[in-house]
Amino acid sequence: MPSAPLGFSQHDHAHCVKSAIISAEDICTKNNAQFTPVRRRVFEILLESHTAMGAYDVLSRLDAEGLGSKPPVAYRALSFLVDQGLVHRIERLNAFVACATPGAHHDPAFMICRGCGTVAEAQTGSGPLSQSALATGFEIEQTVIEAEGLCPECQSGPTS
Amino acid sequence: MPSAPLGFSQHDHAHCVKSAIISAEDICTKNNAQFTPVRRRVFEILLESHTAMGAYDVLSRLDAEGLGSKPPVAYRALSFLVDQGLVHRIERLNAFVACATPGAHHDPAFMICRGCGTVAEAQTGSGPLSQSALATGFEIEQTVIEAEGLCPECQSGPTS
DNA sequence: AGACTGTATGTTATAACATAACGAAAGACG
DNA sequence: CGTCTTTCGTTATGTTATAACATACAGTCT
Repeated sequence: MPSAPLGFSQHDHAHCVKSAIISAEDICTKNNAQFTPVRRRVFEILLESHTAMGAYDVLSRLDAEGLGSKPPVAYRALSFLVDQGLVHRIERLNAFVACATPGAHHDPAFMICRGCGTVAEAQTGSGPLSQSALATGFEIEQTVIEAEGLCPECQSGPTS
Repeated sequence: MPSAPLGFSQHDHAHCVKSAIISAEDICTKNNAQFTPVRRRVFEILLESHTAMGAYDVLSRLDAEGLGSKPPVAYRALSFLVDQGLVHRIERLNAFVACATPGAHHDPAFMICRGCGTVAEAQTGSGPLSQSALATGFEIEQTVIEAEGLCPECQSGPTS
C-alpha cells in the first residue's frame, strides 16, 4: 500500500491525510495556535477531497455536520489554516487546497488541470520575478504562481 | 506636461496612451475584431488610470459617460480586451490592467505594490513551472505569476 | 427592398465570493 | 472572582461575476 508522490500520480490517501493531521497538530502547538474542532475538520475536508474547494463548498460540508452554517465560520477557519501554512489559496480559482508539504516555509507554485480540477503543488526554483524585482528595487513579500492546463490523464481523455 | 509613474519609473503618459491605442487598432484589425466605442473607452480608461482597476470601477466610469451601467457591459469589454492581449487580469486583485507591451505574445508577470497599488508588468524568464510540468507531464496553457510587495517609493514612505 | 445572419449591446436577475460588526461562550491567569 | 484573550455564532451587507434573454445594427444574398 505504498506510493505517495502527490500531484498527478497515485498515493496512499489515508496515510497522507493522517500524517498531515499530525503535522498540523505539531505546527499549531509550536505556534501556540489552537487546532480547534472546526479548524481541524476544515483541514480534514480539504485533505480528503484532495482538490481545491471553494469556501462555500467547505461551508456546506460543515453545515451538513452541524459545525457551522454561516460564511464567516468557513472563512475564519480557512484564514487560520492559510496563516499556519497548512492550506494554500488558489487565486485563479478563488479556492483553497491543503498544503502538500506542511511545515516547510514555501512560496508554492501550482498546476491546475482544467479538465479534472486537480491541483498539484510544485516548488518554484528561484523566484522567476527576482530578477525583475532586483532591477527595479521592488521588494517581494509574497508570490502567486499558478499554471493552468491539462494533466496527463486529461490530455488523452475527457476534455479535448 | 509629462511624467506619471509607469511600472516604477517615469514616462510620458500622454504618449504611451496614444501609441497604445494605435497598437490596439492594428491588433484588432489584424484579428478581424471590432474596436467598438465601449471597448475603446474601457481600454482608454485603463490606460489613463495606469493602475489595476476593478470591473466595477471601470463600470462606474462608463456609467458616468453614458456608455453603459450594467455589469455585463464592463465584463464583456474587459473580456474582449483580455482576449486580444490588450489587457491583463490580475488574479490577486480581481482587477484589470492595460498591457504594457501590446502585440507581443507573452506570459506576463506582475509586481503589485501593496503600498500604492501600482502594478508593474515584467517578463518571466522561462516558465518557473516548466520543469515541474515536464516532470509530471502537465501541459501548461496559461500561467499566472504575480508578486506582491513594496515598490521602491513605498519602502521608505507611507506603508511601513 | 426584404429576408437572413452574425456580432455587439442592453437588461434583468442571480450566482458566487468575501467581510464588517457585534455579542456570547470558554479558557487562562492574576 | 474579575478580567483578558481567543474563538465562535449570527446578522447584515459588500463585492465580484455570469446566465439568460431581448434588441439593435451592419452586411449580404436574392
